[in-house]
Amino acid sequence: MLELAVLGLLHEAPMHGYELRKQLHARLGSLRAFSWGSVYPTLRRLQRAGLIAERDPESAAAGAVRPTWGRRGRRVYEITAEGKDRLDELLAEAGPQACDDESFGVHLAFFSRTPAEVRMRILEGRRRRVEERRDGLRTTMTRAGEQIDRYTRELHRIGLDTTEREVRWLNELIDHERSLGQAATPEHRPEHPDRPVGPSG
Amino acid sequence: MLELAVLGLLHEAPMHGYELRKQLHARLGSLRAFSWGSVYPTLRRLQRAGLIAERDPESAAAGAVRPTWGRRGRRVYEITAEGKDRLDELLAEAGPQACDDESFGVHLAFFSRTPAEVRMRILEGRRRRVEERRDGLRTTMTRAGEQIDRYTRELHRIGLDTTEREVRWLNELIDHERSLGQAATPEHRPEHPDRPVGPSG
DNA sequence: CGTCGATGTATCGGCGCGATATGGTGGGAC
DNA sequence: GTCCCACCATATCGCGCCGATACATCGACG
Repeated sequence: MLELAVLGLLHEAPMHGYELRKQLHARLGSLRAFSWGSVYPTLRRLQRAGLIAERDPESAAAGAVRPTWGRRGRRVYEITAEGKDRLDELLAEAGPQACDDESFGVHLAFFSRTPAEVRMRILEGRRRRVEERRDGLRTTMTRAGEQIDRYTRELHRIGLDTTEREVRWLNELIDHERSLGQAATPEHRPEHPDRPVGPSG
Repeated sequence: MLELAVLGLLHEAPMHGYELRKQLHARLGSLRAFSWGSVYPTLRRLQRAGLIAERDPESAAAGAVRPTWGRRGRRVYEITAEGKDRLDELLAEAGPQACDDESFGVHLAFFSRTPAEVRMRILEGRRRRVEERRDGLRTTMTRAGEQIDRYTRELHRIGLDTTEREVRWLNELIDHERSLGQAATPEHRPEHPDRPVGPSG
């Protein structure tokens, strides 16, 4: 997950670890807060894998905005050609595993770089996931009914409300995506204006 | 975290792992879905720590609802005296670490067994946490404004909406708790009908 | 009679968290 | 003038938990 986030961010501009985490927080709106214990090992891992490279500090100091800036180590990383390939791969393969809470936010944050059909797949997968959670919540609330304690019921209530809202929000996003797709390829437009999800759910 | 959940559930009734996870899902409304890879090692850990004990399968078979039920292993666990002490300890100590998304749901699910003042602490800590996230979201949205791409903005929008709702919900819960506390000690009631949060936010 | 799905227990690799250590830098207190 | 604190910046370690996976048993269905 962090692999995607780091690669996606470094694809836009070279950065050092600290700055990278700040950018990450700005992007993800603290929906997903990666810690130092995650980002630095990931940086090492990606560097070892050849997906990112450490920019030479001397050349960086020569061409940097601030000429004399010793600071300390300040390792600046940039994405490599293999890294870009890997990023494209990660963005394109994004299957049903991109639907859980953690992954979805990260994927959405890099949606502008994601192929349109993959966007649809992620969005619909996410909707399916949230709908399942919502239905489970509804079943529990009606079936268990009054015998559960107040706090659990409140927990379910807010959860149900949140999931219902997210489904509506996802529907809006999907409709928007679909209209974009229709505009681009008007010859093969689907018949269903509503969601064409299978009857298995 | 699972330690609290398992102990709390086994305090109500002895169970085997499979049933335990099902109960857990029913309680947490799939807000927090623990996997097999979590619950079984936790069971082992708690058993080794002496907080839970494996009920003798023969006596269980003798007194069980279904007499001849070989199945396979079907290890039924029950909480021990030390386990109950540990549960009380976990419920009582619950400090600021009980405010992140994962922990909060679990704690709330066992609120009826939690001391009133700890309930307040958890609720207010959680509110503070969510308010911080909300404020961060607001700042990002107004400051970064129009230069971020559409999807990230949507992500922030839904995040802001959700956090605002959760704060309102928490305020309701806190007011309810406070009214309970007032009923118990009516002499020291606060002046503010709204939330008496400091001006730091 | 085969096999498919649900029940049930268990392990493994690995990601990411939280705590923690270390030290350079600039600004405010006194 | 110097002392301390907050911020910048990098790094490590243990461990909780996840996802995949394997395996065993039982009932049902064809």
